[in-house]
Amino acid sequence: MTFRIERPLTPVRPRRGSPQQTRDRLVAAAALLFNRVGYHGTNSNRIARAAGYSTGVFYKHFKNKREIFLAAYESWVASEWKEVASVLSAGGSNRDIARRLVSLSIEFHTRWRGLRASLRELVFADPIVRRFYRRQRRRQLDLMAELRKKRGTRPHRREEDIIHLYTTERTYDAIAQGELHALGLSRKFVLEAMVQDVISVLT
Amino acid sequence: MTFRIERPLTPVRPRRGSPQQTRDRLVAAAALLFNRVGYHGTNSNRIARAAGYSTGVFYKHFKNKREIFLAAYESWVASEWKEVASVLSAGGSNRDIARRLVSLSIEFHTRWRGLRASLRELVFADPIVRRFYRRQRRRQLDLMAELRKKRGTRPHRREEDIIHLYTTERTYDAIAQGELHALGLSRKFVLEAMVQDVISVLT
Amino acid sequence: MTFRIERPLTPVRPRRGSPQQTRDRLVAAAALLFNRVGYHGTNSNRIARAAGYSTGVFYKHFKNKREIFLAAYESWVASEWKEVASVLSAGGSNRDIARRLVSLSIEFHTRWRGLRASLRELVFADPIVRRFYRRQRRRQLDLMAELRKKRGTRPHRREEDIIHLYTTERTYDAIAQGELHALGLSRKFVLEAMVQDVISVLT
Amino acid sequence: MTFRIERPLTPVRPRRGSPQQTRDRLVAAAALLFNRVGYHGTNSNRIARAAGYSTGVFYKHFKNKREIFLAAYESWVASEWKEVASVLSAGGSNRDIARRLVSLSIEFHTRWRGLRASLRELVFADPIVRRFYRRQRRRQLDLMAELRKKRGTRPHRREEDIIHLYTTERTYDAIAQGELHALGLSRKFVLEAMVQDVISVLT
DNA sequence: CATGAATGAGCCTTCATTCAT
DNA sequence: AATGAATGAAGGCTCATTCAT
Repeated sequence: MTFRIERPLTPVRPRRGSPQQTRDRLVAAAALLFNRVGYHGTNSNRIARAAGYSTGVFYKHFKNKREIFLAAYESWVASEWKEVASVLSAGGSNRDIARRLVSLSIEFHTRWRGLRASLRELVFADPIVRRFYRRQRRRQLDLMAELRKKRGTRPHRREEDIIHLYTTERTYDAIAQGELHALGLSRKFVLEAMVQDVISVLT
Repeated sequence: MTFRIERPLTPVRPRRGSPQQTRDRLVAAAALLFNRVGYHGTNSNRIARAAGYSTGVFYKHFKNKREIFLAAYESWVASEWKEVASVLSAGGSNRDIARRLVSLSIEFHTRWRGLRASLRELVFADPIVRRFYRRQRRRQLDLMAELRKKRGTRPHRREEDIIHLYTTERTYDAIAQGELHALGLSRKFVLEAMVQDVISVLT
Repeated sequence: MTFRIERPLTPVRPRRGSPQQTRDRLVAAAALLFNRVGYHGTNSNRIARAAGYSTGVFYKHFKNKREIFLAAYESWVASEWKEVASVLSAGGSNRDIARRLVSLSIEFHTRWRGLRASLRELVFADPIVRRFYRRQRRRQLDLMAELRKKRGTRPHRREEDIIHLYTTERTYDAIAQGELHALGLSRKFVLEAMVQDVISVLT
Repeated sequence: MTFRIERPLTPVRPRRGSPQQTRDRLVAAAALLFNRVGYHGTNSNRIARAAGYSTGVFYKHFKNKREIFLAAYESWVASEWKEVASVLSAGGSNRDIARRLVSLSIEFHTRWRGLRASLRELVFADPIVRRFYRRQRRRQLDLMAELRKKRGTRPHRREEDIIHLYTTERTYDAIAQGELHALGLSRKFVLEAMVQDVISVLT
């Protein structure tokens, strides 16, 4: 029998859980797949299968593929911000904090490289993703201002912040994708530059 | 006005042309379409149709969609570099040159926003696009060093250059996509920052 | 009556069945179509449609057209061998058995004429079909030797057997395709020759 | 430039000849290609290209692909019959003649294996090929009777002759396709059997 | 007579999505 | 709540054939 089957990525897969559990598992599987092969590299059947469920379950929880992408996207943003906040509240010299933030970011950008790689195209092509994305951005800028306020840092212009975000994000992406390595560039040097950039935001 | 029919973008067109002409028309049509709806938003049939040809012609000139993407990509890079060189050779104060370069770049990033939006995902998902992309990058860095040499500027580290590229490109993309506007940020401020960034590379 | 529309060959059919059932229906429809118009005369969409399904179902069960061809081929070989064995075990004089085998074979070659007509080209052009085909042949020769052993007949050379197979098969094909008739030849005479040929193998 | 080109099989290709010459070259190229990859393995563009001509020439000389197939088929049959006649007229013992005929046939069946592999399916699927094929058959049977008459051999039934043809042809095909070898069977033994078969026709 | 660019029907295959069980 | 068989639109690609030059 030639029945092409998608085997679950997680060897054992518990069935019949709460809707929330199911949804979470689906999102986790989607994130994994998106990060491995990009948004256009998988499909809803595979995601459900990878989560340990059957095809149909997918559409019980998500209207379509975009929606699960947004859910995965959101879960990533949320977890990243949480960790950033925790680093900031942990204290230490600005330089120490900056260092920790940089390595944290690189970790995240590496873990989410596939999803991030697809993000820009989706933001471009899909108005709903675009709206979602911009909301995140706005909240991110708000958060930065707020955190700085908490820390007693002088206020910055939002324009400065967004340029900082663009610079660092794009660079982290490049590192996550192995671009620096492929170009024979010093990761250390670039990281130090990022640390400086972060410090400039913190102060 | 939402009646998206695939009709030739170029109204008139001779039924027979040289292969080069046909190829050029196809690439032009592909670029237009990619920039309007992204890489995954079109297909080879539509590209051929938009160029004023029938389905089959596409595959006489390109092995697949990726190939025409790379061709469009290359034509964009080539034209951008040419114009950059022309601005640089035109002379003027560093500030003037920087200003001109920034506005030139924004123009290009706007014209090629769709293709650029798709680029990153393709670089991630497709090894051949990745290789192509990295070759462009390497050449770009080489070019920057070379141009600086010609201008008698002190040499920079390639790492500095790549960070500069990441920063500016990401920012130009954001502007091209209307992100700044959507976030209520001052385009003027950001542009001035970019000008400064360019100046720092020129000197 | 020359209104060749692709409508299910099996008039009624439940919308949902077991995979095995679906697969069987697909193979049956494929066999029918191959036998009517040859391998190159149909396609996977038509096969699915003829089986009472939609396009997509085909590729859930078969990797491609070749695979369903092999499945149909196999089902034919299996059923033919089974019937041959049943005739042999039924007993009777050698002549009676030979007669029954000949008419059985002609029946099969007639039922499977289209598939057989395509077989040779596929064996030539497609290495996978070739391998499959040769495996069948080897098993067929083994089976013949084995059956003869069971019947207590003196052993023959495999070369004799294969020549016998070539002779009879080609002749049955000719009869199945109406060649004898078209050439104005006596079917009776040829059949008698085949009976003699079979007897010579049985003894 | 990605212009997929079929290079001529014959390195040098003389253009502009008499229509007959052109036609002959096309048929020769078609025969070569059919014998290499089967009827469905090439197309008219490739045939023209392989003959050293451009696409369009094909349809100046043949109504369609089938027609060139028939032309190639005919040229094969004609050349084979001619050589058979020459062997027969050369004289020698029946055994010698039979031996020469067998080796001649194997040579032909090997040279024309691809075309022969496609023949049966085309005969099945295409009424025009079928008619053509049957005409050849009829002429072949006539020829056999005639040759025998010339040699003063007793007349045979046409049914005997056709069975002989089926037997030997199928066996030669098998040898040409490497089937005997793949099944580990003795070529020598089989050839001797074929020689006997031919002798029985000659006497 | 020859060229080769162009055509477009049609096959192969995938996948987002539905729905009977 | 879960299953998974089934759907069918649509994209990728080929090739027999035409026709302007």
